[in-house]
Amino acid sequence: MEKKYNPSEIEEKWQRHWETKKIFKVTEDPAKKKYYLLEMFPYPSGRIHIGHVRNYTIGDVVARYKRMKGFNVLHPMGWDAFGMPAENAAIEHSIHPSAWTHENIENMKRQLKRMGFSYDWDRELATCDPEYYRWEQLFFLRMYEKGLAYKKSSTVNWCPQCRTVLANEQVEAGLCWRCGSEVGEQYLNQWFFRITAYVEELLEYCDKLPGWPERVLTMQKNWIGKSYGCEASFPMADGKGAIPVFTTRQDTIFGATFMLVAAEHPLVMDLVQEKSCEGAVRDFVEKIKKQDKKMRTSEYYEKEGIFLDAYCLNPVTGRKMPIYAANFVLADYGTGCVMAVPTHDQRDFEFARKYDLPLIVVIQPSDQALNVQTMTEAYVGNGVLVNSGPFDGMENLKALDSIADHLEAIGRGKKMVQYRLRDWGISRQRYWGAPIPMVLCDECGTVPVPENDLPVVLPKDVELTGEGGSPLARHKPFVETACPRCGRPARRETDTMDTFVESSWYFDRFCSAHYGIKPGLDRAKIDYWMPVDQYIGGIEHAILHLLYARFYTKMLRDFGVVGVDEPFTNLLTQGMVCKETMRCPEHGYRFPDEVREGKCTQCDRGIQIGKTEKMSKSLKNVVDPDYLIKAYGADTARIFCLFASPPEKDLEWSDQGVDGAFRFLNRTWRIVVDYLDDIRKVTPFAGEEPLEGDLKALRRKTHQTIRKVTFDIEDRFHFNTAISAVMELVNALYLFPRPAADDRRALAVVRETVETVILLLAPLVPHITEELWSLLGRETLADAAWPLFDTTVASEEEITIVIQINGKVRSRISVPADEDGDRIRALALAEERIARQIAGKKVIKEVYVPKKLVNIVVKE
RNA sequence: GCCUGGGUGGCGGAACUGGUAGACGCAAGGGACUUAAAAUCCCUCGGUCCUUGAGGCUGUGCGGGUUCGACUCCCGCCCCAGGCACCA
Repeated sequence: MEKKYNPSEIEEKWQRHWETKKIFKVTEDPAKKKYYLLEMFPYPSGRIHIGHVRNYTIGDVVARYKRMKGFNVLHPMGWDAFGMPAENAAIEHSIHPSAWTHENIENMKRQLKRMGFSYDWDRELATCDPEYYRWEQLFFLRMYEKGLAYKKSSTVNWCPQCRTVLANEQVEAGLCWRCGSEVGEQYLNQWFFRITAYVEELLEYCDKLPGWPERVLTMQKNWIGKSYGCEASFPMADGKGAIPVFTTRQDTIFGATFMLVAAEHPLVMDLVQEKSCEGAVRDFVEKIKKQDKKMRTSEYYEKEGIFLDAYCLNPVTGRKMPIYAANFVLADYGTGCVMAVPTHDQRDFEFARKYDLPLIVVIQPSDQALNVQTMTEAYVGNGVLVNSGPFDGMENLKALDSIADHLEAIGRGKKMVQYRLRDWGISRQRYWGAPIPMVLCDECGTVPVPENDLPVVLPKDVELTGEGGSPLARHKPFVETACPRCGRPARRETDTMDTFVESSWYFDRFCSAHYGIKPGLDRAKIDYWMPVDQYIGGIEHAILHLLYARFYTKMLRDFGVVGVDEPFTNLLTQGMVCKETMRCPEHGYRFPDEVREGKCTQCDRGIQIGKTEKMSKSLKNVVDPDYLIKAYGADTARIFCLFASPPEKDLEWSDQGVDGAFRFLNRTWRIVVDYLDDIRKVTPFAGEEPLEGDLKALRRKTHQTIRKVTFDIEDRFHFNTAISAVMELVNALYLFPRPAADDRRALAVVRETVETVILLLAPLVPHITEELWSLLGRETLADAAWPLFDTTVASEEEITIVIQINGKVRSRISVPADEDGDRIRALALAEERIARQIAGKKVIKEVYVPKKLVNIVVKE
């Protein structure tokens, strides 16, 4: 009776089995070693895409593998449920963000279950649930008490037409994505988290996370951007006050000939107040504010500035320095003012040439003589100080300390450390987010909501139009409240929190997902599960999400809520799944099924194929995995994603190759079913007696495959090479001469190979392997033990030695694995083709690499 | 622009710390089986040259360098991707 591989039938059967038996439900078990495996939870956009399938398949393989290795595995899943797309859907399709989000969650949950992922669904959470965000509000209150949450003025993108705040994503080339008007900046009083209070610890631990990819730590270190320098104070020429600057190049201070201030710095308008240039300066500042911040500081962008009709004095030379406002100076780094040294900084050089400002050389390199008349660019290298008073003749790098000391001695500066990292702005003027638990009272100012009044629940009945600023601010019953301190009428804070706040602690909440007692996290359970042993997610989160989660963890530790310094011991950053974008001139970005034969299905216009970018809903370049599952099954979708490329690499999507994955599963299925009658009653071979010939070779291949697959999964997460190793083993089984039905020893070896194939594939393709396992008469595979290999059985008896002449392969010889090195050299020189080619030439050198090759270097 | 990665056949990729480049798979071509098709099985498959061989040369984005030997290390370019603080 031939049984055909029927994916949907067996997949649904085993999914039901896992669900009803609650196979993947976990509880704390002090007797077992825990393993917390977490994949970054998804935003419920409506449908899972290939990026999710890839991410969650990788995680599921590791979870199931660790389970087979005997760990108590926590593998939860939830929803990053607040965010802008729900609000956009509400505006475009008049559906409430809550309804939209919950529908999406239901659909995506169904899709994830159909993939057969081994989640403990009892721990599911959605961040838009008040039972979740109430604890976030509690943490906010604690942060406020400790000064870690504070308010300050900062800018937002503002569309004057829609009268609303825009996200960076909603600004396209400086214009509003909805109405096309020019986007400006507006100052608002907003909430910030003082991440800078933890900057040193965040930086220091970058060297204490050996389980993180080096490149992520490098990116984080650069983002934090610690630099050593000094603050110098430049007194105003009129004696009224001084301008502080931060510099790492105090060695060039004797060459500072003018002062630059960021255009948006308040000092700019202060200095020109009631001067004749006031109007011109205001126009300039307005113009600069509209320029793109990224572009303004770029090397090739035109440097622009305006004289403020004011002077300060160089603190070491006393020279009068004109003060300019400039477009390329950043207001939020350092003090927002920089001393300009045109001879040794390229930007300052270009600025000085443009506005005809003086140059003084203060560093002289050894290989050329700098001349201010003939210089065509700044000299940014090192050299010896000149025109620098008492420091003349010193090497500039050695003078850094001395000059900083000198500034300190004359009371004009001090050494200091500067960071690029800024505090985390968490205020959003949006509806679909966690409310900030604060009340604004005319009498008492900003007053926290009392802990017992939490949660501050997001009201349901709001109107979303996309215009007129925050919808919450227009919702009277929400806004109007009583001041918790004085009882008089007051207004609620209507800003909601950045969704990165929810994702900064969800991994803690998973440890005690339904805990309803303050502070919402059960310390005993946190202590059992945390930290996350393996965190898996996209490389696009390398900086922001991961840095915020690290900060939040340290803060919760200091609140006594959690007991770990860092949330994630090991991190795997998977590459993006990318695909080309398609755009219709009329309808904008199009989904793949909205394009037929290069034309838009709605308007029949020609489609422009755009750049290949990471799959995302806003670019609509997504692939729906449902069709894959329907046509081939979840196991094929899983193994295809795993086989296509190693996880950390970007994957450019193509439909090719799925057939091959499906064919391999069929091939595996067929050989097992084909052998079934002969091996059902046979015990797997376990080395009871010595083997020879084909049997010995097959068994060797089996144990070599266990070794390779274990190494590939455990140490490298390289599932693609693990799969090809199993493919080779299956190929070997096909080529193996079929033993007679009564040859019990040969069938025992076959059974060992068959079981090995099933066990090695179990974490990757759990459904087909469960089915085959049960056909063999075995109990459930999810709890089976990972196979072990025998080093002796796996070792080769013969090895191939490559023979090179002058580094080029000329021949090969086969020798016993334990052959002596000298004998291999002799054999190499004597080998027929080698002997012919080196005849009459002089052998200069012989290189022997044990068990690999012999290289013979010859000369004519 | 800045920070971080990446670039290997027609395609996805392999090659562990400098030691056989192209494992495994896809696509393609040829053959077997079949009334036929599908499925399956077998063979070929980087380029190029000739004397068609157990052949020579060449080949890992481009240009240099180090080495007995470089996809791998160093220097300089080009291209692609991710992030750049309100997409998540």
